[in-house]
Amino acid sequence: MQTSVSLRERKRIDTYRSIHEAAAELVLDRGLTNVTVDEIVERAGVSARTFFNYFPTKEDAVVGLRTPELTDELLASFRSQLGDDLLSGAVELLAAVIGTALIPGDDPVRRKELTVEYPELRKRFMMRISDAERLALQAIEEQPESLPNSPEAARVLTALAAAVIRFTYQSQPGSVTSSNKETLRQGIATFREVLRSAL
Amino acid sequence: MQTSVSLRERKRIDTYRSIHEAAAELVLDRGLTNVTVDEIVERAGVSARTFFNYFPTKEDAVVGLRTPELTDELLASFRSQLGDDLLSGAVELLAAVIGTALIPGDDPVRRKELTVEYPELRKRFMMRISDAERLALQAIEEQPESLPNSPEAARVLTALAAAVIRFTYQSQPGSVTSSNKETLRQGIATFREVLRSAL
DNA sequence: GCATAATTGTGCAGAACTGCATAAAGTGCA
DNA sequence: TGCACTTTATGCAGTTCTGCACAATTATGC
Repeated sequence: MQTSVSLRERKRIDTYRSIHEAAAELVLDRGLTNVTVDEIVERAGVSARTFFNYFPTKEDAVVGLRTPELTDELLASFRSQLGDDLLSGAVELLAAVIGTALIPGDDPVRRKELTVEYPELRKRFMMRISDAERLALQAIEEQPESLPNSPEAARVLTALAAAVIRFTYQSQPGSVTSSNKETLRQGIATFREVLRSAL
Repeated sequence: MQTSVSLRERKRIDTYRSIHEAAAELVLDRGLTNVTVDEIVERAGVSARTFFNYFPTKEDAVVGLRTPELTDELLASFRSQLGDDLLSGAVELLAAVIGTALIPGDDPVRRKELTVEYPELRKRFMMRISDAERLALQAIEEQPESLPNSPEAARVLTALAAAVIRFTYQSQPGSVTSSNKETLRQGIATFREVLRSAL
């Protein structure tokens, strides 16, 4: 019997995890600036070069962030609920894409602890939101029939969804994942309300 | 007769300019990755350490960006026009704050050329928008009487203004300065229109 | 299975940046 | 002017990160 993922893929995930675990534990223990990449890679059992093959920065390794991606499932789920509520759909798509950047099996409580303590780590998270925004824009642009009749509609909607995510993340750091729909719904509602009176 | 700025201040501006000039010219000539900081500082006549005292990254030096600030004049101007249109006021404030990050006397045409050609440089510009956003938020939070009646109104409004700026900048790179009010007005209008139908 | 192709891991050289200690230059005041 | 005080410039050591070349590992077709 063959497992659904290849040996390569499993090893890859393992490497992601072991680097991330080593990084997060060391940083929680001794502080972000008191831990070097050399120490992390020694504990994780890989070379420094490999470290940077997996994570572009030390901060990404600590938070456990990799490049987000837009899977076919996410696209399909986005399309199926598009009729209901455009903004909510866009926000949920974006949150889901961001979710793909979190390395599987990490501890959300620890991630929250880390991001609350270190502004640098929050910054990295914000950058991943920008990456995800680019991906979401592509998806949204492919659905012109569902959008308001403006050539810029997709970009405005995406920008707005990203603003909602950033806003929500700042209120509740660590809360932006697709699993946390209630918090997102709350953020959307607050946004909508203020928008109505400010427009 | 004493000039209004101190000798120190003048020298500081000169150093900013000479580093930025050297960086921009070399990069236009040979490309971003083919120019080293060492080459820039040699042309500018300062040490490498001084380079990083003035600009946090090579990219910032090339674009000519320093830390934005919120001056008393900007604050006053923002307050005086707040009654008219909340969103426009916020966008203009933000654009003005971003304007303070541009080093004085640089060439906007060249800046546009550079940011169009190099995504890295656009990214740096975007980061400065985030910095400016933080400053603008402070200013907006100080005017609770002008805002919709919600504790989150200031943050939503700021996030929205930043979204408009990012949107406009992506449409017209290099166009986001306080002097370019027409482009900003256009961006706000587009945003507003889409928002109305998406809410 | 085995040869071959595609990925992934590693070492190394070099560029980007930071903290810290010290020298140089500008400022204010007796 | 001369002298303390503050700000700015520099050197240096050390960390982060990248491109490139090559070795090791995994996948693929026969």
